[in-house]
Amino acid sequence: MEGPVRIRQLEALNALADHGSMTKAAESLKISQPAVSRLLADLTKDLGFKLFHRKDGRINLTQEARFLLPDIRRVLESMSFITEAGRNLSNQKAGHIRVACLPGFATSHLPSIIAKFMADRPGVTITVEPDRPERILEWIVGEQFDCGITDGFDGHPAIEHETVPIRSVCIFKQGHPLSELDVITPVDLKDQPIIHTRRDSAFFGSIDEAFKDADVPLKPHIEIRQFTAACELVRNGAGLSIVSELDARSYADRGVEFRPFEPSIPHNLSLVRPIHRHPSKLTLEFMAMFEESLQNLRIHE
Amino acid sequence: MEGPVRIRQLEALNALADHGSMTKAAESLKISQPAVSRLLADLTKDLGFKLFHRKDGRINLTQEARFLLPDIRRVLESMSFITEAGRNLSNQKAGHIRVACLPGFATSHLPSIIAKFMADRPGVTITVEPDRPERILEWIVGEQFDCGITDGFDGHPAIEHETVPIRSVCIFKQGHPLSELDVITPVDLKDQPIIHTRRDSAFFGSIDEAFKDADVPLKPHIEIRQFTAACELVRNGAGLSIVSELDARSYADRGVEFRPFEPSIPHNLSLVRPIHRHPSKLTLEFMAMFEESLQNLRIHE
DNA sequence: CGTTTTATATAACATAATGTTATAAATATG
DNA sequence: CATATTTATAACATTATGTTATATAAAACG
Repeated sequence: MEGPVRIRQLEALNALADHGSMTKAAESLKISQPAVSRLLADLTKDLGFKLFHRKDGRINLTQEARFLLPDIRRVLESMSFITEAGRNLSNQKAGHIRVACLPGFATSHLPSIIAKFMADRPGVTITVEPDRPERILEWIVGEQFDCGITDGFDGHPAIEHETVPIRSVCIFKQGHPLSELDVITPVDLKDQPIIHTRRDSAFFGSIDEAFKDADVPLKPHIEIRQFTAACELVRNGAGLSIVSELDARSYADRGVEFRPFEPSIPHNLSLVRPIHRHPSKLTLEFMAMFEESLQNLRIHE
Repeated sequence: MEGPVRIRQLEALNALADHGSMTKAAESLKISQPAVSRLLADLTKDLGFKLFHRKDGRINLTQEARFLLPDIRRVLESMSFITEAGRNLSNQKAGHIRVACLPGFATSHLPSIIAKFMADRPGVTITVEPDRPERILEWIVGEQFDCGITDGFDGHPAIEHETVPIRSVCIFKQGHPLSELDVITPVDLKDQPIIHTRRDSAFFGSIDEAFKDADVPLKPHIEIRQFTAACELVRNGAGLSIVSELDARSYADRGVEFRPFEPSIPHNLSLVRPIHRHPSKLTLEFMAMFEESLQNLRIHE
């Protein structure tokens, strides 16, 4: 009695729902009426429940069939999207993508990636919009942007994400005694003034825990929002900080030094995009290039 | 060279992507290796571009194939969902649904629908959460609720909606001179104190426009948020109002009367649900029952 | 370097899916 | 009741999808 459901059966049901009779459904599919009749009979057997009732010569879909219809339509739509991909893909060499990102990226890491991306693709244009993490998510959910770069993302049903854990490092002014060490642990930072991110952030929570585990009191000094701001403060001698290696690198030749921090505290960077919208090939290429750029900063398990 | 893409071809490509070689892909599909080989050759012809390259004996998908892969996976997932529907549907007689709605509904229109809905379905439970429209949308986007009832909805990419235009009526205290009329127009309301919704709402905008078109000055009197509040004020003799017939009806035997208002101003009621989540059969049944309850208040084109 | 192993492609053929036409049965319609 | 319309069934052709056997090409090995 049971077999696998086939696409052609679904097309028949969809046409029946659209046109109200088998004869018209057959016309719309450009096949003969008996073909439709049998496809639907088969589908009924395969699914195990009636798909329609007759009343006064009219066909009414059952509740079960109606329940499946939205899914069926999605499948058929995706199939025709895939079928037409051949034509579409070749036409997507030019275009425009919109990227929302944390403010830090707009000035430090992203520009070089964008430059490289556009160099290979004449005719492509990019909009970059820096903003707060919450706003980035709103934009992605609202499909105002093709993709976004944020951190501390903890999942949203309308958002597809690829999260990359980045190593974190301890950053300090050039010539600081800590430069003697290869790896820095909480014990080494006893009584040092720490510049840190907001107390309610997950990242600060992890640092706090690391200090507690090492039984070293954490000496909070300055609270900032962005790692770049922390780097800037370190550069100006305001203290030292634990930041994402990503940000530390861009300050490496500007009067600061950094060393790996142990225990490993991941800075979770997320590449996000609207889950429901078809990403353009260009968007996926951009996201792939961005992710690639993080590979040598990534924490591998 | 071109033909329609078939499901089996997509399954083959998906298996290839998962397992990295044709031989293993064939194993995972439990068919022979030549079958996979030909399926992929056919797919390549149908799509019109290469699906993979070989390098050092390893298979790498092309960018184009990678681009299609998420869609392919969605299709295959939906297909297996549909295939398993037979089993699933019969198990969904009990369950729980969560409904977010405007405060007015929680007290007036909804209770009778819920009572009827649950009467036929022993074992079913419902949570109703009344709140502001913006909050309802947030909840739907976040998939906290199965469906929502709101008004003035103007579309959101993560929300599926069914909008029903409801007739609006002029409501006044029993015995008011207006009860002589069969239909009420702006001219009849000259110099009458009007209780109305917020000035920035679309509904107020339409009323304002109707008065302007009739060249009658609108005399704003009291501004409220909810139609039920307007009805309550009318009942207490505070003035008269133009409200959705839905709300007017529940006050019909409580010391007020109402007549159709012309020109017709639709009160757009929207039934919303998360677009990306699979609605349960129960949710769809509930939504269908709710929509059904609006049929005799609906404006037909 | 030749041999072996491994992965893939091609050929020949069987079976299932999907189309056709012809026709019977059921159902509206005048 | 007669007629037109719609759907189901039967018989059969074509295409899709599987099989086995075998050729080919590349990697691995001694």
